[in-house]
Amino acid sequence: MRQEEKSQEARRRIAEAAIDCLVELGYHGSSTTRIVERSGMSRGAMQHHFPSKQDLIVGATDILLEGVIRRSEPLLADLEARRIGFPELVERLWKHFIGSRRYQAVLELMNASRTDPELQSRITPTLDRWNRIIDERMARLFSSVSGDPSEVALLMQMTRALLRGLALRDGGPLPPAMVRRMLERWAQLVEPCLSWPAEKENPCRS
Amino acid sequence: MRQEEKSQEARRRIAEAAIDCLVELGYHGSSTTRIVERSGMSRGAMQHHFPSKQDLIVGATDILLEGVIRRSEPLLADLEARRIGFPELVERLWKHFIGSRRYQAVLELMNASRTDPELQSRITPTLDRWNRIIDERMARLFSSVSGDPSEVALLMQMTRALLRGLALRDGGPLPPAMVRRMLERWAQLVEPCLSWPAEKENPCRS
DNA sequence: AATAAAACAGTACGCTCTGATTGTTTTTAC
DNA sequence: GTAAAAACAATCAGAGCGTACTGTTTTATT
Repeated sequence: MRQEEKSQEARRRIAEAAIDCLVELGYHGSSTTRIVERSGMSRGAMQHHFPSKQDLIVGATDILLEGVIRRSEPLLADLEARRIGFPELVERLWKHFIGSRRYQAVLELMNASRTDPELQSRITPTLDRWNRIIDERMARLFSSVSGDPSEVALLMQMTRALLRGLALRDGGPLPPAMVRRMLERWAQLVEPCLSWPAEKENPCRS
Repeated sequence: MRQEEKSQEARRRIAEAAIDCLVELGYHGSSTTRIVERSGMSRGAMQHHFPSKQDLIVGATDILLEGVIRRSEPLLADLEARRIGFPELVERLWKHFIGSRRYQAVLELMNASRTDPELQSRITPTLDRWNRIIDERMARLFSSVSGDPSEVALLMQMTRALLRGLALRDGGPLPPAMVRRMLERWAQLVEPCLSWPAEKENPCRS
């Protein structure tokens, strides 16, 4: 069906324009007019593919987060294959995902969903899915020196929270060098708590 | 001047209503109409005290953040007087500030300011001031075992980033017990890197 | 080839928001 | 006590938004 793929391409174009608008103009600056102008489509096209603005935002959210999940597959696979260490994992998580330009759109959506139940009900499952995927992979890669399996998940949640907090900077923009220092320091603090299964055994605390 | 304090009281009432709206409705749900309705004042009163919406938001921001700074004074003083440890500091920072209901308004403003230069130029200095105040107090309370004075500031920045990331939850709402676990774990990881000046000397790394 | 359906284009309408304006009350100053 | 200024009240106009609607083109079906 050639029409099917044309249709999907149109949906994608509009959704990408919406994502760009979220990054550059924020949620409350992203009107349907500006989004459709940036996409190069017509109002009618948008109306056809996304009957309401909610549908548009939700559609853009799905494309955005699905893209995140899809693009994280090869990175995670590479991680497992090369037995990469925790510091490098943190660095990549920052570079490719949470520190990336597109994540600003995710932040906008997460923030907007706090006071928009309908949006929240659509965002939460996808977000949780991504978190679960990463947690599962991590649990396979690392294990806690304390023997508690929930320990790895806890540390991963903390890692995500830290990176999120860095992406949503307060005050002046954090210089990249400062960010790098924090990521390194964090990895340094956490690494002794993790061990590669049946490889090395670092004690977590003296 | 009795008029002066009446005026300030009116300003405060409207600004507080704005803060409440930010918490409950988010930035893009906080119209001047809803804010003024919640404040119990009239449009004209608001118009008088805050000529434009920008003025209102900026005014609310100042009151919000000044309140944060003012309320943190006794806590910091208590901290110094009682020589409280790092875990308790983290817990209080969360309980009274970053984990509090009002901080959701700060998050809304920080997020909005990303794509609103004028708002950003007003928010950044106050936010930086708060950060500097805390950093300075911390530098007085703790010192790094490595001897590097910038180390304490780095760890405080990381602490703030982590708490910020927790306040801006992704996915489903974090259960308080999980938050507490993370805060405890974080304090556990960082504490060995800090020392009370001329009291005890824990090595940071084995 | 003919018909139906999907995709796309452009316009118009109703609504809400903001900022401005005009009028009224209260407070301060002389 | 009176005049001026500040504070407050109420209404209005303009702009921008989302969406419904009508018309046109393209694609799929038979």
